[in-house]
Amino acid sequence: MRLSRYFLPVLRDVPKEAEIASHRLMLRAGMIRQQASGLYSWLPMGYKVLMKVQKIIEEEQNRSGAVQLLMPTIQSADLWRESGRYDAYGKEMLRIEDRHEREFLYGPTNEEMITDIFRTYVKSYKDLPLNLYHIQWKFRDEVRPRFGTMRSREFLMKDAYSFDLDEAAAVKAFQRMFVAYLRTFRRMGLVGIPMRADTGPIGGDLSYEFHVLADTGESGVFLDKDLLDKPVPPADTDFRGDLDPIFKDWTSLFAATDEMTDEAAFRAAVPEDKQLMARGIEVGHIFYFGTKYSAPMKANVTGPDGKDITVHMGSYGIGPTRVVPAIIEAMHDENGIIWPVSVAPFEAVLINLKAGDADTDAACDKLYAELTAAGLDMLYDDRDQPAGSKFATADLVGIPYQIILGPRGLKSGEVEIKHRKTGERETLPLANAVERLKGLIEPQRMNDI
RNA sequence: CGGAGUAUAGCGCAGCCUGGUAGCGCACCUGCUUCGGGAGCAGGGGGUCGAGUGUUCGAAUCACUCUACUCCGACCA
Repeated sequence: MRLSRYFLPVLRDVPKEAEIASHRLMLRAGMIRQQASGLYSWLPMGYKVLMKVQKIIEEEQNRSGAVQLLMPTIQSADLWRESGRYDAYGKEMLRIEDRHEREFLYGPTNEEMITDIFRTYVKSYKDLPLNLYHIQWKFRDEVRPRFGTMRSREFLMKDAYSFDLDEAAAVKAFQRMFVAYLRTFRRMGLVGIPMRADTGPIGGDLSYEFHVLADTGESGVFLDKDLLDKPVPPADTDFRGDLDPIFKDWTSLFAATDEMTDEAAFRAAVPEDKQLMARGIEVGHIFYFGTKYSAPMKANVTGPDGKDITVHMGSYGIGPTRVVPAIIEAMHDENGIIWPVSVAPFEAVLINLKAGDADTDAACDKLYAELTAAGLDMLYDDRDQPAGSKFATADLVGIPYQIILGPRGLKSGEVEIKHRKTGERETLPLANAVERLKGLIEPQRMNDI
């Protein structure tokens, strides 16, 4: 993508409403624009990151055996009356009336709707286990939206719903999502730490939140440091096999939010040199809640003995529109964002130091074509701007690698590659640039870790 | 929902107290010179001063009402 033809409205000044780093940087890097309290447009650069995050989530959901579909944002109130939540949900739910004065709502979650779909089509125990998920916009009329898209009213959520014959099978479904989540966050360059959690208003028995450590996190968390370095289950993990050892391995180490434990309990349970008290951003939440919705909504299947069985359900959420700022909170410096390659809006930016100079333009155009042909997701800064301005923009928006070419390098046949994360620079022959950059980037895509 | 605050050009701000031609920096446009860390000079464009009502010869400025947004506290992917 040629930057001169792209839409990247970076800001030099910091908008005053932004309090935390990720919000400031998302505004400055031209990723989002606030349209009203808790409502955001995703500008091209931001949207591109969001789509990469979404793609990783989809790949890992699919890998674990979940099946993607798409449900509408607007739901009928009648469905929510069946579960009793229409009245229970309160003001957080945005209620809407259509022209015929029928009652609707903008979905804050989809348990009722997915249960309705399930009960309509699935009639036999032979069709289980089943896990259906979608990625769709949700609306929760938060009392106080804040921190940009970290806590917005309209937000994107991946929500998966599992259906099983009994609790033992449902726990297996829960563990599949548990493993999928470990891999999902890792692939985004994050350490997503599972923590025992309160089941809250959704109710149920078994619940883990996944947290990313960041100073600006909204939750206080207590954990065993060993969790930070734990390798996640590999891509060839057998999701149809027994995941209990993995689950036990991860959950045997202490990790809980301050809602579930206190410092004294933590101190007593964890050796002193392993204790870590920090703050965390909740980026995912998984629940097992049994027959809470299936019973009132009559989601039954026929068992082997011909009798009805009420299915056991779980729900599993990740908020991509929260994950994006969480990644920024975890990875930035005073110059801007530092994207991991796997979710970076572009993998590298080619900086033409003297746009308008015929020789430099020709060399850069050629290099850009070669880099693109090599399968790299490239941004090409071909604007007629001072070098310093281009470097500052590249640093701010956080592209992992800058490949820098100007008249000086052209004369000596050399280009420079700057690593955004470390600040390290290397000079190499122009002819080697494509292979070198490919070699740096490809292993970091983490498609099959 | 309680408490505090803000609203003037795309962004950041001054002007308001003490009413009298709406300003600064960045960004934008034109020209020339620059060109390896947010360039320089010269010229230029852009505003219902959040909205309404009132006071006044005259309101960004004073008064009242409303709205939007932000921050601090209890809930949530």
